[in-house]
Amino acid sequence: MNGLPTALRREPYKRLSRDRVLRAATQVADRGGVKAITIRRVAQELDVEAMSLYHHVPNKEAMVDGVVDPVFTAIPLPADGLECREATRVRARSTRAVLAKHRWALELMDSRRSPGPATLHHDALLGVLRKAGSPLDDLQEVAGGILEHLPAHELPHLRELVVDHALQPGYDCSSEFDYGLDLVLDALEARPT
Amino acid sequence: MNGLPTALRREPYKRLSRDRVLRAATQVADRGGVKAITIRRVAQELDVEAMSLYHHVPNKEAMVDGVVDPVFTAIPLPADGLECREATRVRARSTRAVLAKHRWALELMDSRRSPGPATLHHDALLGVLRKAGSPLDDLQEVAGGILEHLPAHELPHLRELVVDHALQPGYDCSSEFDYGLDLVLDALEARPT
DNA sequence: ACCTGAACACCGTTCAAGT
DNA sequence: ACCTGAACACCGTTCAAGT
Repeated sequence: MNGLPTALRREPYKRLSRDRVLRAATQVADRGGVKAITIRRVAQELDVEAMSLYHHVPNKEAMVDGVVDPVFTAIPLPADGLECREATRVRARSTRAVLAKHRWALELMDSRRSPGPATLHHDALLGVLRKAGSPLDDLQEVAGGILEHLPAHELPHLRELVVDHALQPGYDCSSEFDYGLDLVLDALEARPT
Repeated sequence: MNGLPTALRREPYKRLSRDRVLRAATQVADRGGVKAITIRRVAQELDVEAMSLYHHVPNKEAMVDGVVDPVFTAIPLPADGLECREATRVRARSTRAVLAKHRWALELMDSRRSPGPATLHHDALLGVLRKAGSPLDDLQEVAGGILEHLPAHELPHLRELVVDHALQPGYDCSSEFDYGLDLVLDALEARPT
């Protein structure tokens, strides 16, 4: 192998797998941020040559996409039976908590164009909450791409939202921007203090 | 020089300057997105060797920071005498319009840690509007760094905000997160439709 | 099938040299 | 002072070769 006695290798030999690759990449990101995720660095973390990763992950972009999804899977869903308003509050708070633990995940979520299912799930909620702030995505394009990769019977509500609104010809998010803006401004003006 | 007859050079010879470098970088970004901004590519845009840029810009990071600021300078301020609520609305809309024209600028604004004065100015407003959505910055640290580089008599309101709130020991943005969240949820619940 | 070494075309940045 | 060529230490990725 590498000439070192087996006892000095960092881990006992274990076959590589997509899962081990993604876990290693996550560790690298937790230590050094998103920019530290590098084919060569992740390979080193696994005591393996850089090229070996390509047998389990098509390229770097896919590796980074694969790393974001488990983070969002870690966000617990609110208990059943909660009233809608309270459920939203619980969800928003636990999302905030998980993102605070993996600070690098938020910026990734914003920039990725091929998010996994868990990312999509939470992204849909966050998208609604944040709409007033960042309505700048090229919605038609992004939405179309997402729909293409969405398995037929997954996330029916997200699918409905995309098909019935975002993909309608002439759909323009300006009106939702104005709606959200007025919502916040009105609420601020009417606040008790 | 490069052996080509002068007539074939793309532009008549002109001395390099920080300004020309930043303008060239902006053009590169408008064409190919943030990731296209590269020391070597910007140099090529200017018909110059990569190393020449280092005489006008300390490094790539500073170059990217320098590129964001002019974009925000392009956001017009609302006319004087507007009522506060209407002024905020106008400002939010024109911010949205300029960012839509330079799509790459928003992601840069989020990730930069050494923004220029114009970026700061608008960032402060956007920060307030978006607080419910992205309260995850390490506020003490970012705020401290910003203050250090802020000239003494610039942006007094931003300074006041930072000193009186963000830098207070034990300051925790959780409470503002909850405040913003409730504001939106209450408003949604009370909406006419 | 899975892992690898060498190679290719790119990066940012330093340094010594040119004018 | 400003521009440059060569070099260094890094990238992602391909390809042919090993097992």
